[in-house]
Amino acid sequence: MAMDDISSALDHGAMPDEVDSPVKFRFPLLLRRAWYGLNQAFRRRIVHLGITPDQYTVLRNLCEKHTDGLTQKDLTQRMSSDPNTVASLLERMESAGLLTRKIDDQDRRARRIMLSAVGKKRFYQAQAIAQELQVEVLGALKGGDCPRFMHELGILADACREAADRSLKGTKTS
Amino acid sequence: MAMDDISSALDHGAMPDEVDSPVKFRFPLLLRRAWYGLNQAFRRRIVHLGITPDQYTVLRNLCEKHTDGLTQKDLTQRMSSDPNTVASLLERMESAGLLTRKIDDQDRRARRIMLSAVGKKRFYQAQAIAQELQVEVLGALKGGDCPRFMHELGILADACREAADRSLKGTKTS
DNA sequence: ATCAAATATTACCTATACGTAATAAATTTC
DNA sequence: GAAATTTATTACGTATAGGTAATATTTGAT
Repeated sequence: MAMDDISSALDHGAMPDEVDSPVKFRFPLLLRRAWYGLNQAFRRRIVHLGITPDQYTVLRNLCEKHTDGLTQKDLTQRMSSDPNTVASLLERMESAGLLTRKIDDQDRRARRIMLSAVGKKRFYQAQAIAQELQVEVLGALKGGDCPRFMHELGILADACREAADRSLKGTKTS
Repeated sequence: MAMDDISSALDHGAMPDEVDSPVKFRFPLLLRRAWYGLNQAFRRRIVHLGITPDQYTVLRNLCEKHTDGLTQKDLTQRMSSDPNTVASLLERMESAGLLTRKIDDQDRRARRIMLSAVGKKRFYQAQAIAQELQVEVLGALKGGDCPRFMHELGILADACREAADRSLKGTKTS
């Protein structure tokens, strides 16, 4: 099956190495595998808390901003997410009693999200699990490599976001 | 807002550095940002072809195996995906005329997936766009860093998958 | 050969991701 | 200061992620 991966990369003649390298080194494939793997691992480990990985992300953002809460727009940006997704996510979390939503005093279009006591408790429970998982996963990397790797991943993450933004208005790189 | 990121990381006292480092260096956040950004960029660039990023992944896997096609299980593994997801994905793609599904001769439980002419054409159209995008994104990294980075990402991706598999049977790292 | 265990897929369910359009409130413009 | 524009959110639709259970087959043990 390793043979499979290699040979499968050789069947289109004239492409630049960066994009037609063996499967093991293709950025989108590795990213997908890492993201889905990490997500699935975390989902399975916190299912008993009654929350999902995305809900944890909301809780974390709210806990880190223990000031006056956040608006949905704030959350959308912090989560690299979408207003629609965040809206329905928060709706479910409100029903579950993890948070409350009230009209913002300054801007009555916006809704200010506030963590509930239950939400805060669930967050701390899940955070311990999240940290265990991170230690486990990052342990696969040699210690010294980690900071540099994260720095580079950050650069690529920004490049991806920018590519997405560029792709909105008829750009298309042409 | 950069200030925000830094300060927000400092509000829980006694946690190991690897997991409570500034937002800019947290693995799950960066991974999420990169994955969603890349996906969104690609989705926006191929929407005119009538396919989605995941459908492209299917087409690519089928094109790389131009032998006798693949079963749904094969595809599931190659895409780091799930049988349920793959089933409905293929259902839509079959309706769209991108591929055909027929009962496998050797194993009548399995379905063998074959690319159609339209599917192959769409793949090559999308592949050109995918390669442009990759060059664009990977260009953000200094040339020499790329292979090492991909190697490390591969290690982490494997670690994530293994963590997910471990998390299935009551393990939980304890 | 026959029955039990393993396996590929489907059916059904909930949670996202994200596009488009509608709504309502804030901001800008003339 | 009312009208046009921008902006935060909701409503609705399609695609994907993935859990559980049912179905059909194949494999393995007796």
